[in-house]
Amino acid sequence: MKILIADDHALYRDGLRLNLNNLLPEAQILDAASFGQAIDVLKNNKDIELILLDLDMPEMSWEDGIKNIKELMPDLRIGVISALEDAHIIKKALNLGVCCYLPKNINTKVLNSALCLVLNGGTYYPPALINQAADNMNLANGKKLTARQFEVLRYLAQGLSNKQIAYQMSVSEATVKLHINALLRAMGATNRTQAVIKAQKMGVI
Amino acid sequence: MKILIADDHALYRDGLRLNLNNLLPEAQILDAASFGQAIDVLKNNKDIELILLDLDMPEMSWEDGIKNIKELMPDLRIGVISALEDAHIIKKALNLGVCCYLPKNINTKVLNSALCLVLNGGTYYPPALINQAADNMNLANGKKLTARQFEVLRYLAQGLSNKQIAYQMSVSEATVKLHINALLRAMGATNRTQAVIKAQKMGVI
DNA sequence: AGACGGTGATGAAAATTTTGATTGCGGACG
DNA sequence: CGTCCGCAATCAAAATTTTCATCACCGTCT
Repeated sequence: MKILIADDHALYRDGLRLNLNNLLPEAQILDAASFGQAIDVLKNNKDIELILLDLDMPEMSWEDGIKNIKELMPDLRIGVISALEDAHIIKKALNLGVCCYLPKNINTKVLNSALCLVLNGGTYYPPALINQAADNMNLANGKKLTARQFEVLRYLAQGLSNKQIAYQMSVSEATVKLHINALLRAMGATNRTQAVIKAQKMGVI
Repeated sequence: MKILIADDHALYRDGLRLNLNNLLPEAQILDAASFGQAIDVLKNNKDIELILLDLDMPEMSWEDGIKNIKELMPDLRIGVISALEDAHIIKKALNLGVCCYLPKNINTKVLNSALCLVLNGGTYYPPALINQAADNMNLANGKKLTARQFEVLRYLAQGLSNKQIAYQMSVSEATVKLHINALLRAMGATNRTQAVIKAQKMGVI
């Protein structure tokens, strides 16, 4: 497995590389110090499966960076590891399709669990972010979605099936169904498509 | 049944009223000459079931007019009868939730068929508009949606079930299923929610 | 003018898969 | 103790897929 680390701080890259070598001894770790460099590396290594990306790097905005990477390799999984923790930025990154957002000050244990999840095709977002987004939904009768329900809603908004959502969240399909049932009722929707449309109209996804 | 005609041309209102009286002898027809007047009439007649609305009227923009009416009576069915035939305007009106768009120069026979449809809870849009919108979708491999498939897609985008779409389009559920199967395949989607999301990303709904 | 083929729309049926609703249970946490 | 999350099971409904059929329309060919 090939992984690319993109961060402009050499020492941080070294630390993350060491960490990854422990988690995946057989993985090949490449690195880049800027968006431009990352794109060059990707051009020359089409078999890279995951990029771990800082947002605060030179040569272009992080949004353009992500868009250019997506354009170059639409199926590449992009994980963000960033000191930027502004909720607006995180939300924007999620909407651009990154599969995880890891704050740089995350503790190593949580980091490793999140990395394992992501390395196995899953996703990770900081719980505080999910909680806040769920809280931002104005539902009738004072109803609220829990963080997990909101996560499921975000997957529904990508058109995933219950099976696919279960896989992404590493839970059983039965659990996903319970979350879906609950969020449909809270949102006053009768099916998943309606729930997604309502959430879009509320501006939460 | 109560119907409100909103048009600033008195003679047009008279003509439409006569026409409606023929179609529905027992209906009660009210009228208004502006958006403001229409809103006043609606406030005083909560049992109005359908409003037939010109877009080019005084006192506010047609968009604000529709939004204000929707706010006042969310379940009221709004039909547009307008000389404005710009595709952009028609699309905007549809997206604001009007249930039909009738050009003023429509021939009386087609008008009456369309009115019958709408009076029975259905919807009507000029075929040329639907064809154009369908053609605007950039699908892979030169694929295109037919006008009917696109109509079904628009209903999917409102979160309707197959049964509900069949009812709206006055066709059988079997027919709807066929259209859905065809549009899913043309769009490369595996389920209706994905199809809606893809269409949204293409900017066609 | 008529035949023919292709396309789109309609309708039906059947099978399979997915979804949604409901109920019950156990553990963790505040 | 209540809520949330996880899991399972059952059932009904809906969705998806596939196949078959008919009809109308249009363009092409004879």
